[in-house]
Amino acid sequence: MRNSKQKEIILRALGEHCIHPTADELYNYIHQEYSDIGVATVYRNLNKFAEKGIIRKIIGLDGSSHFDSCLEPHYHFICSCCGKIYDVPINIGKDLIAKAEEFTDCKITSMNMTFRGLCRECEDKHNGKFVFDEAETEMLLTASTS
Amino acid sequence: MRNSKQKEIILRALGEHCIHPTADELYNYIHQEYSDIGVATVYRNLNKFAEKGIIRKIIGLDGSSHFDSCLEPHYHFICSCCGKIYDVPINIGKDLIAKAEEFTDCKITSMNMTFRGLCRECEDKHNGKFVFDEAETEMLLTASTS
DNA sequence: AATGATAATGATAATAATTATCATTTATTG
DNA sequence: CAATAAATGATAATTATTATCATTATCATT
Repeated sequence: MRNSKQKEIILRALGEHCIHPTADELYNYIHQEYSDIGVATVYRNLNKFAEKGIIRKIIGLDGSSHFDSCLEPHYHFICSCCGKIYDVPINIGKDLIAKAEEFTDCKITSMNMTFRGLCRECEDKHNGKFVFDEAETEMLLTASTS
Repeated sequence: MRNSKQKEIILRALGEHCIHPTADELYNYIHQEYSDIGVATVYRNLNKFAEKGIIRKIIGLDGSSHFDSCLEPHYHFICSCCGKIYDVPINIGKDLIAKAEEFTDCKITSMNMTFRGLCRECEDKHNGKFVFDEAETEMLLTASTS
């Protein structure tokens, strides 16, 4: 991978955000200051960085791709109301992966966990009156036992 | 929600599959027998069913939407080689969610876990020589401690 | 069983995010 | 500094999904 001004700009711009922007959002942000950067360059490099493990890619619940410059082990929380993605800096036990390998007879190399609910801000704003009218597509907590 | 012949066909067709098809895949399958069903109807109803909690929607690592007629608590394993989605019928402890709520100060209502790696079939076929050239976008196991 | 209200359907247009193409520019290496 | 090949940017292409809307089917009520 060759160096370029654009790559530096993209990486720096991503580092300035903690909201886990999409490629498009980051492009628009960068484009304000560097109007001559191309959309393809931003998409291309973000994906390349993710492949190389320099950054992380998060697939949102609606299928959109978000990017995260933080490589530290952590998971994500997505607010069902405002859609913002927050970090959840916890680790899970290896025994869970062992159990999953046992059940599936598959070799597991990576895993991903996403929580969903209402963020503090939205809960305050809506005073608990927010109705989950979106698809409840994930495992409901009520169904999970330990 | 009103009843219809199409809804029955779609639900039945989904039940016949354990590969977690996309809306498009299911449409093509159904279309073979019922050539007069529309694409929009399949997309519409699958999403509606997921909203109602009659089926589940899984967002693949590439952002594609897959559907699952099984409502039992379980997670998924996606093969990095062939892309097939397998069920992982395990449960996690509530303490993990409690911990996540504590860290984020958010109210968690649901969670989702996806494992990734090589399925038995692909491992045998490629004899362990498969190279992960795809984006390693999730948390690498090596980074996770218990 | 006929009626009427309205939800569901299907054909197709529209959308939106992302990727491919390719001529031009830029970085790296000897 | 020149040669080589990768990177860029403009734009076309792609692809999955959704919106539109005229038509049809469903279902509660008569």
